[in-house]
This record gives sequence, structure tokens and C-alpha cells, in this order.
Amino acid sequence: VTRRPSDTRDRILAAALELFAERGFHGTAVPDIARTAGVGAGSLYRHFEGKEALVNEVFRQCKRELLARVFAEGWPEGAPFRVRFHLMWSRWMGFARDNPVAMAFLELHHHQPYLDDDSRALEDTIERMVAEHVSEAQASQVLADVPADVLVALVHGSLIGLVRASRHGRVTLTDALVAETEERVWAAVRR
Amino acid sequence: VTRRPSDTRDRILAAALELFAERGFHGTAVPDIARTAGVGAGSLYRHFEGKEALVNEVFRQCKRELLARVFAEGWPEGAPFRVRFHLMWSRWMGFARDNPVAMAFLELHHHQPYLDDDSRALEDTIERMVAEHVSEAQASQVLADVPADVLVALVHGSLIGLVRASRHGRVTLTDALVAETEERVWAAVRR
Amino acid sequence: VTRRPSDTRDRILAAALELFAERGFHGTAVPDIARTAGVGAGSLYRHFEGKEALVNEVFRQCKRELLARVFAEGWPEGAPFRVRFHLMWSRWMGFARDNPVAMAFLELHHHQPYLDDDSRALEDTIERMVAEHVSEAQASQVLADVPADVLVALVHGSLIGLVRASRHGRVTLTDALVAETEERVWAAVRR
Amino acid sequence: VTRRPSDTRDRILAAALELFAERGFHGTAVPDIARTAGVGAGSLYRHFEGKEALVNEVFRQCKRELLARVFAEGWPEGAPFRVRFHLMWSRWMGFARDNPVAMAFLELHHHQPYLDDDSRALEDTIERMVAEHVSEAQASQVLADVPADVLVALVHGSLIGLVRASRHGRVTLTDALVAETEERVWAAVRR
DNA sequence: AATGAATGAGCCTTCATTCAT
DNA sequence: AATGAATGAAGGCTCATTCAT
Repeated sequence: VTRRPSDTRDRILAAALELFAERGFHGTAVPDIARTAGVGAGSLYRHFEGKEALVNEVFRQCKRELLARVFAEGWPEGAPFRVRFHLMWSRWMGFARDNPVAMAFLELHHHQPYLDDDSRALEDTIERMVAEHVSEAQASQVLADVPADVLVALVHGSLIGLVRASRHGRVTLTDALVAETEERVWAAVRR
Repeated sequence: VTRRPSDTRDRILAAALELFAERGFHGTAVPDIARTAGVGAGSLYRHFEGKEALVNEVFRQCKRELLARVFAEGWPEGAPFRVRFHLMWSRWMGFARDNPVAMAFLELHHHQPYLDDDSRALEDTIERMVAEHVSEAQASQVLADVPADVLVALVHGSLIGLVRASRHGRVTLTDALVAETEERVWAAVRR
Repeated sequence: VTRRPSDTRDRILAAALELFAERGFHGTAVPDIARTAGVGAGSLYRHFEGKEALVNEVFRQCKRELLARVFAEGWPEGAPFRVRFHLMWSRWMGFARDNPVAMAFLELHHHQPYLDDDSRALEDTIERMVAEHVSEAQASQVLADVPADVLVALVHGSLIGLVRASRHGRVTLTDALVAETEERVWAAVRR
Repeated sequence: VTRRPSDTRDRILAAALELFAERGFHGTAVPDIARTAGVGAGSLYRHFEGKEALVNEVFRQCKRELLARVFAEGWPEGAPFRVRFHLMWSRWMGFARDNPVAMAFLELHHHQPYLDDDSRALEDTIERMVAEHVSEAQASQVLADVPADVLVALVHGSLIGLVRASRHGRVTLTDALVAETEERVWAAVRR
């Protein structure tokens, strides 16, 4: 059956996201992706150069979506850092709640050797954006006087910890919890 | 060549730890492990039932070492929670600094489907130990009044975040940093 | 290269029959089967679940062909036993002459532990059919009054003995010889 | 532990006979033989050149024992053929009854490619002895006037058929049955 | 003479990729 | 554009054999 152009491509991307998130890159077989996508094994190679190109595409799509969600829509560039921190935390958590599979995928494929230059560039972009905000806030003496990367590690680590706990069903990411944890993490990083 | 008894086994375990930590379970080939260990491919199967049994053995060994380091030697069972928190944080961080490869391995193989019952039981043991301390501290109104699992996620996540940052060379785990971060994380979880 | 549908499967079956008959199950390597079939080693696994499933398929195919040859075409169910004995002997011998490889295969794989339930069921079917004829003939006092299984063993053993001798080139299965041996074996089992 | 010289060798031969008879040559692992013999894997290579030399030794031992049983003790060289036929049949059957494992081994390893020249020579010796008796009997017009090999095939096949049936529990080789079947097979081959 | 850990060739099988249809 | 049979390199594992003790 012939489908709407790019439908095939999207089905493959969705299936790949799901399986890679669940079993990792090396643990996922290309024929399995094709089957899950409901697509012939050969079709995959018309849309992607190979398995590596496919993970990278999925990776970039997830990262871009996350980036768009956190920073793009009405991001208050000049607002006080505390306000931006609030938006960042709540939107990031919102993304995690709405896209648990994408979040699991990103966690599992962070800094892996099969990620190509484009994917790494995208990772760097995000990290640089965060780092800039933090440095600027430290200059304004809003944040604790420790290396910026330490603060980033604390915040990002806490977020990942919560997301993982939610994936294992030990925590539920309600609005109240997101707000509460924001306060706690803020307490860890403020001056 | 014959070696001193159990040397072979240890060499295999060391090589497996290294490669699994670097490339993951499915990304590591058994012949590569053997070659890294400087051992014939078949020797692996005299000491372990297979690749899966091998990861599990490595996993358990790492977990046990971590457990021993954090809780075993002179653990002050009755001391105030803040004291125990200090020990836990500094020892755990010390383990991470001394065994970065083991730490990376544990991070990568957390809750994977090829872990067997024994490995899972060991994971549970550690989680339960931590959870007990936290619950007890909450009962004494030392810790914030949020679900215990949330506090655990914040602390564990922060620790992992720092370790990962140190692995990427963005942070150096000096004694001062360990002490400083302990204070910050404590600020996030205390009442 | 792509072939006409199911050609690959048939080529594999033919090669497997040949090699299994010559070297036995454990003595035959899957890559050898593939090479003999003029097919990639992986193709075997698209058509059969594995080496064991393959022997079983070959086994069943041989048994079914033998069964069809001996009993199916115009088998005179009500005729006197001597007539049926004649048909059975001559057709079975005919099968052996026309399919010496299949016959060797069946001889070698009789009652082996890697045969599955379906294959065993087929073996039983044939044995039961033979046993029924014999019992009925004994009831009519045509056959000697010894356990039916003894008569079956004498006839089947004689047949196998002749087939094996013909395989070793010590005997040639001419029509005259088939007729002659039928008389001799009949002399052994008649009342 | 050190054993009586040649005890080790005998234990290995016994274990090899048992396993080879059960699983065939290629289906039997050398370490299994050693374990069954209660002997170190290396010891096997002090007594036999390798796996092939071992099967051949077992083969020859079985054949020699059979030969001794049938022809050696008080064989009446000049007696009428019917008498010799009686002795041959009953002694051969006796051997099968007393050494079912050896019999199964011989059946399974008949004419296999890993048998060496010595083993083949031994097979030929027996066949030649039988053939000589038969030819001589045919010259005296005691036996049917068909190629000697046909008669041999009928007798040997019947014997194998009965032995196999007894192994599968469908027949019991009592003295009465041996006598009865001797008469029937004789009926098949006599003039 | 006996042992059994060590070895590596070779086995069965999987899977990323190709290509005729 | 889509398919899926075919491929063969590579993976996990076994086992006949060796050799230091």
C-alpha cells in the first residue's frame, strides 16, 4: 500500500524512538523497528542512511522538541533569573511528563559514541544556553558561588532523578510536586 | 599459559567492567572482553555461564563494593541523621572518585532487563536501606515533608549529576567540592 | 540474487537431505548445508527455525513420501493379505530404489532425540498402520502365530538389510530380486 | 588418586561405549566421556590419540568380542551348515541380549567415515567369514540359489530388526523367541 | 600417570544492509 | 516509493586438544 509521503518516515521515527528508549541502541534490531512501524525493512533505508543515522535523527528530534518547549515559546529573556528558573524547571518537567518515552530515550543515549557531530552540536547548544543563564545569574550574585557546572549538575541531576523515579512509579509528577521540587532545588543553588 | 588460580577470573571481571561501562551490555562483544583480559575466548565460559551471568557478576561486585564503602565500616547507626547524611554523601562521592569506571557501569546498567533476581535483590537492599533512613529522619521532622522517594530522587540525582559532570571533565571532585555540594543538597532536603 | 519463490527453501531441503543422510545430524554443519544449497547461511533461518526444525522437516517429508508411495495410490484395503504384502514389499523396495538417499536418511535418523512430536507422531502412524494389517492377518491365520512385532521386525529388518546391501553395492535391486526376496521373506512370516 | 594401571583406560572405554551408543560419535563430547569415566579430560589423551582413535578402539573391542562369542569357542568347522547356522544365530542373539549397549554401538557406527583401516579390516574379516560359510552351503545346495549377499542381508537384517525391536521394548529376546525366529529366518534362506 | 584450566577453531545463529520486483 | 527475501559478517558459545603442575 502506498501511503501519504513522509507517513512512512514518521512511523519509522516513532517506532525507533519507542524501541531505542526501551532497549537501547545495540539492543534494538532494525527489522524490529520496521515491524513495529508496520513497514518493510527496506523502506527504512530509503528514508535513513542506516541505523546510526536513524538514532541520530530521533535524538535530534527529541532534543529539538525539548528545546522548543523550554526556551522557545515566550521565553522572557530579560526577566529575573528566578523567573527564568521557574519557567525552565516547570517546562522541562512538563516535557518529561508529556513525553516520558522521549525523556527515557534522551537519558539513555546521552553522550554515546554513535552520536554524530550534528547531534553533539545540538547537545552543546543546549548546555551552552543553560550555562549562559547560570553565569549571568552568578554575576548578579543570585546563585551560590560555586563553579557554574556544579550548579548545572545539581539541577539537571535532580530533574533526571525525579523523572527516573516517576518512570519507576515511585513518584507522580503532579503540578504540586513540580512546584515543590522547584523550591527545593532552588534552595540548593541560590546564594 | 596457566596462571595463578583465579587470576583468569579476575582479569575477565576487570575487562568486562571496563568494556561494559564504556559500551554497554549489547555494545560489548564477548571476544573483545576476552582480548582485553588477555585470555582465550573460551576461558570466559569456564568461569561464567555466559555473557549475561558475567554482567550480573560485575554488577553485584560493584554494588557490593559500594555498599561496603558507604554503610559497612563504622557506620554510626544511632547517630543524628545529619551525621549519617554527611557520611553517606562523602563516602558515596569518595567511591565515585576512586572507582569512576564502576560508577559509570552502575549508572549504565541500572534496572536493565538482563539483570537477574540476585542482582535486583541487591539493588532493592540498598534502596530499602536508604529509604529506611529517610523515613526515620522524616519521622523526627528533620527532613522536608514530601514523599520520601522524592527526597531520595533529589539526593541520588544530584550525586549522579555531579559524578557524570566529573566524568566529562566539567567538575573535579575535590574534598572541598564534596563538602560544598553536601551542604547544598542538604539545603534541598532539610525541613 | 532473488530466485523464484520457494526455490530457496527447496534447495535447502535437498541439500540438508543429502548431507544429513551422509554425515548424520551432528556431523553436518549448517554452513555446509547452505553452501551445498548454493544459498547464504542466513537464508536458512528465514525458512526454518533452526537446524533441528530443518532435520524434522526433512524427516517428515521423507516419511510422507514413503507413506504416500506405499499406502496411498490405489491401496486395496479389502484384498487378501498376501496381495497387500506383495504391494507393500514391492512399493517399499521401489521407494528405496528410487530414493536411496531418503532411505539412508530415514535409517540414520530413526528415533533420534532431536526429532520433535510431529515427527514422532508420523513415525507412530506408519507403525500403527503396519501393525494393524499384521494383526488382522494373524486373526485370519495367514501369518505365523508369534507376536506381531516379531513379524514386523523380521520383514522390516530384511528390507533394511537389503537396502543397506544395495547401498554398499553388494546387491542390485532389480525387479527380479525384489520379487525373489518377497517370496523368501513371505516364507519367513507365513503360517 | 592413582589407580591400578589400565583401570583408567578401561573406565574410559566403558564410558565411551555407553555415550557413543547413546548419542553417536559427533553427538558425544570428549569432556562428557571423561566425566562419565570419572577421569580427568587430559588422561584420555594419554591412553588414546584422540576422539577418533577412541571410537575406533571401542568399535574394534565390540567387534572382537562379538567375533569371539560367535565363532571362537568350540566352533564346529566341519559340521553341517544347518548346525552352524543354528550356532551362529543363537550365539549372535545371545551376544545382543547380553551386550545391548555394544550392539547398539555397532549398529550406529557401522561403516562410518571416521572408522580407520584397522576397524574396516575387522568388519571385512567378519563379513568374509560369513560369506564363506554361505557360499560353501550354496555349493552343497542347502541354501536358496540367490546371490550370497542377498541371503546375508536377509539374515543380518532380520537379526538387527529383532535386536532393535528388543531395544525399543517391543520384543523380548527369550530363548524360545530366539529358537522360533531362527526357524523362520531359516525358512527364508533354505533351498 | 593424572589432572583440569586454558585455548582457539569452528559451530549455530542474528542482524544490518542490499536489491530485484 | 515500498517490499521482503537474500546475504554474509560478526556474535555468543562449545569442545577437542594441550600443557604446566
